[in-house]
Amino acid sequence: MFQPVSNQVDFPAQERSVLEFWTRTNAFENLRALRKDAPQRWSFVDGPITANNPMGVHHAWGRTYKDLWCRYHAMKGAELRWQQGFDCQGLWVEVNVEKELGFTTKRDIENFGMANFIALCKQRVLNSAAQQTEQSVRLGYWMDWNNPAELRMLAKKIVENPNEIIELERGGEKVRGTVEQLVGKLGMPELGGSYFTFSDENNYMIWSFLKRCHERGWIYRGTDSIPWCGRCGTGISQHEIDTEGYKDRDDPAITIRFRIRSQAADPAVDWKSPEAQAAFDATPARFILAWTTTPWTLPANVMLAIGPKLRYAIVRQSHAASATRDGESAIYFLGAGVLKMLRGDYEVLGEIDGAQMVGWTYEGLFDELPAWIDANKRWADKHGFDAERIFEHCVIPWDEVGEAEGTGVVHIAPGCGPEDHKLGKEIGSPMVAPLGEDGHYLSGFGDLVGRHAHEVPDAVEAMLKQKGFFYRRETYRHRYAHCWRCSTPLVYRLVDEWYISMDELRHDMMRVTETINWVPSFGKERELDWLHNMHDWMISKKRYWGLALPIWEYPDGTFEVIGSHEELRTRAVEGWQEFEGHTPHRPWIDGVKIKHPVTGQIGVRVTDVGNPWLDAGIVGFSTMRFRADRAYWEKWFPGQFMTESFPGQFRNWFYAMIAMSTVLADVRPADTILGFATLVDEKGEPMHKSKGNSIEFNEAADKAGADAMRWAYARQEYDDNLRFGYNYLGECRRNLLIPLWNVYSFFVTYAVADGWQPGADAAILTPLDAWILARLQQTVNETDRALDAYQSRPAALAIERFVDDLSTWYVRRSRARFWGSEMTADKQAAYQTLHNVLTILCRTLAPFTPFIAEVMWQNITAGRTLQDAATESVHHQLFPESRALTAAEEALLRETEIARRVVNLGHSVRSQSKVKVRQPLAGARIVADAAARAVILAQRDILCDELNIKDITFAERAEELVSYKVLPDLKKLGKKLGQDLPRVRNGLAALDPAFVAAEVQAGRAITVDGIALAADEIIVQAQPRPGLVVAGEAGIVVALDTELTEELISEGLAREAVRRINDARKAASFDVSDRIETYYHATPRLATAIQLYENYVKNETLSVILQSGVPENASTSVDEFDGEGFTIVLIRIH
RNA sequence: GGGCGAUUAGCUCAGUUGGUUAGAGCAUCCCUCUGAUAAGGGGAAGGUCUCAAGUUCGAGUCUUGAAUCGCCCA
Repeated sequence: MFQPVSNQVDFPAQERSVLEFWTRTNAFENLRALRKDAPQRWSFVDGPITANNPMGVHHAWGRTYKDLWCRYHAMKGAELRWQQGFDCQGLWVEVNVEKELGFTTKRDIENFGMANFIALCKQRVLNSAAQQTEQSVRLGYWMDWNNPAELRMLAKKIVENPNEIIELERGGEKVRGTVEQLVGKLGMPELGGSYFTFSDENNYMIWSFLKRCHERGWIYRGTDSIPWCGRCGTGISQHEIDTEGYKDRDDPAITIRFRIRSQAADPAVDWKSPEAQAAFDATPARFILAWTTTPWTLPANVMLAIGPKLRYAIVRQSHAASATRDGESAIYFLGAGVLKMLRGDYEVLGEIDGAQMVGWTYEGLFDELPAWIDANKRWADKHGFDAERIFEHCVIPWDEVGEAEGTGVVHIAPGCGPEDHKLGKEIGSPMVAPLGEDGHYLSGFGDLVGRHAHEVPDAVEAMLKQKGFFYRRETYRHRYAHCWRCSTPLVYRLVDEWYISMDELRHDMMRVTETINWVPSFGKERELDWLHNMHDWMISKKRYWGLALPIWEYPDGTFEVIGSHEELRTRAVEGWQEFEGHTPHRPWIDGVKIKHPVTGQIGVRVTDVGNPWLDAGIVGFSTMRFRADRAYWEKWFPGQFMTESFPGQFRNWFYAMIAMSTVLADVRPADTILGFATLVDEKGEPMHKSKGNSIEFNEAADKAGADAMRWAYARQEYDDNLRFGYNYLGECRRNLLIPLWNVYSFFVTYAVADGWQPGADAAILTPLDAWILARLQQTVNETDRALDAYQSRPAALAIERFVDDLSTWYVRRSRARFWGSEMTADKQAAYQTLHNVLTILCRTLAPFTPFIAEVMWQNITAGRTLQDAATESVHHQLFPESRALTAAEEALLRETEIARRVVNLGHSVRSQSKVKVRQPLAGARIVADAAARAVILAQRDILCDELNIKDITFAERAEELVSYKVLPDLKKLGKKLGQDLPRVRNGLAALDPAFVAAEVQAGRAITVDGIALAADEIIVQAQPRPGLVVAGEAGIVVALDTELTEELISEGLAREAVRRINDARKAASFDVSDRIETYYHATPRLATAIQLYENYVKNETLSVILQSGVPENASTSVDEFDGEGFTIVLIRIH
């Protein structure tokens, strides 16, 4: 027997009961056991969520997909690994721990103690993982989760006493070790649960990967000018500056005049006039104008670059742009296309090709600074020059120089920018690197020493003014790279970092990328584009918490890469004892030293930590036992599926996964990669806590429920940003959950009342039953096909359409079949059909909305509530099987569509003629072709009932209802007639449409203006005759006989009375089956109608007595409608 | 600066090889059905298809240019 169901339901509360049910019944573990060693396996490779903060609603998007396909494939009978992971190492964790401690610089960390700091990083990860675990469970995400309480216990102890020996119990076995050691084993086979990228195996597996790269000669140390965050004290790799890294910023833009020291002896100048040339010759103060938005780089200026193909203007300004020597006349060189940069009046004396200026020399801005003198010494030393020799600042050609902004002259500081650095290397110029790790000036820069790069524009300006080099200053708004973790504006620094060379790997990775099924398909092009353009992969960071790069350097500058814990143990000559028993992290690993086997030199580990994408990219190997159990790895790798949000991941996780699987196995990481866009608020704005428009996951789950959220994600188009909010969630609830629940509650309510049980004799199904079953099969087919192709939206929309059909056609049309107290064969068929539909629908919906599917399934299959100790779950079932529809099913689907169209048209006519449906009408006249007529006849009863009419007739002559419009078939005639078309069109319009229609229907050609048109070149459209109240669509026209007889009016009134009485019953909270006594006062016409239809009214209202005259003192309900007055008193019979 | 994409109703988006009267959902308003419904149904209103030029008998659709907005890469 089914458990009674209310039609009002608190979905979030119900979901919490489902979660308890799953826990209590071990539903997830039972599923694992059921599918263990199944012949099929389906391997999902999880992209780790950063365990640093609570989970957000944007995470829930991807996690819904992950769970959707895991559940789907489990329901297809496959075995799964069910392991998801946490990303644990890297700067983002450090930044948050620093914030909590109030630290602002790296020195703070070192004073605090690196070991203490690392422990806090681990603690933060473990606590975040515990919280994210709880939130994921709340979402209905089935995975092999850790117990959050255990994670919190480890988090507590890892700070209090990481060396305490503890035991963790796993399946009756005890795993013993120090807290630190056990934390390092999380996710590994002995402990199970989620993987953590800080695990020992994850770190050592990366060592193994890096060693492999080193063996191929790809690891190198490079000096480059790279984006640098002064706050974090680390380089930011190209991979990390994604769109979020760029922000608008106002910077001072300074135009500098560089005093020319020597120019070519006889440059080819196009003088405006001989006077102009004379004026030039008479003016000794000559400058080249350059422009920069980064004044802090000026003390590092070495050269100026001009565009060799550009033209440069020679102008004279007599009053001074220069703030220092007012009144002095000066000559300026600048791009001929950017004269607007000049301030004040000027006179153009001539023009010169950029190529002519190459090699000119100029006076350095700050040649007296010790930094420049030192840079020259190093330069001379490197090139074997005399130590006194000084590099002359000069003009060099560079094709990239343009005139879009600035003066057409670019100031080159090889220590302060990547392009500058490249040019400096090509020329072999000195390099001046002004900034330290913290983004402040190093010594040798006079007054600037110790000041931050972004603080010094005023000081630089003053220095330039004092020397007469300043021309002008303005404010310039541009997009500038900021640190993606702490939002500090970046600077460029010349540093040593470690790289993996992409020269050889690039093409292998592109080949592997080609073999992946990218969803949406443009993903492949994006990834290839990135691979095509990307520079060498910078893998080092000068930080603390992360992968210890396994690179040991010797005093002579050579280095080695160590590939495993074991290898390090055999090679260690110092520090091993202190390290042993610790996870491979700083500071413990830093003390281990090795000895060069040949030279005997002692090698020391570089202190850098690794790029966190190494951590996330290796998980296809580290978590799948690549080193320990190759058979297991081969079983599960490559995976079938991985998914993440697109932005950033082409160069981050997707990239790292492809790189590592290419290097280690020359294979793709997964067959299919699904990417999706970004989650924004309902207005399309990015969600930010600071903006107040963000929605917390917990809040959304509490308010809207996880099923509604999951549905919102599932029905989303992958390429489009998801506009997430409560309106949209409400829409999801209204589109799916509420209609579904209503159907379910309707079914259960009546089945309980009737004592109906599944499994009774097979009943004879009506066409309506057969129709909904065919629709269901069609929906199963569509859903299965879409999910198989990793397309959630078409699947979700198919289900929405089905639920709508089920609710608004099948159940609505079947309601009367469930009424009455007898169990008729027809009722039996209706129960059986609806039960069947709901059972299969639960299994279809289970991967999408696991909560509601479980609740319904428990009740309708076994009459259980969530409090019962069931062992079965809908999630243990198999997904409904697809099969091709039979011809009869296809026909049924088409026919019902026609019938529903007739109903819509009928309602439309009633609405237009303002006759409400409750008023019966004599009949409808319909124009339809033979096929549609047959369908309408077959469904006559339903149509009459639905439209509240007595009969349906077909118009013998269509002209009774319609007129014809004849049109040329432009698609066919356009090409044939070309310019003659307008003439033919007009000619055709002038003919009698009825005549043309008749000819065309007879298949005869029509001649218009001397041109013959075949019958199939003319389109005949039937449309309602003007003046008639009819509605038409797709060849069917419906007219209603709206003439009311006294009899019809009476029937309408009786029906209205029934409705009023039933409303009153409802208002009085009577039960559906309560018998009543009904007393009334009615105006004469209504009273007559009630007497006329007495039995009908009694039946419909369950009135045992229906009597005119209202008892004294009874509480009455008074009504007025259609000009009639109606007063009633209802008394329930107990 | 280069590449890709977009611009259609108040909002979010469809719109097939160019074809006759440009659609849907949400929101608004009116009407209506209902003893499963928090639903459902009918209707109204809402459009210079970003702009300009071109090709064509015919352009939301094709071409060129402009503007604005995304995304990717420099």
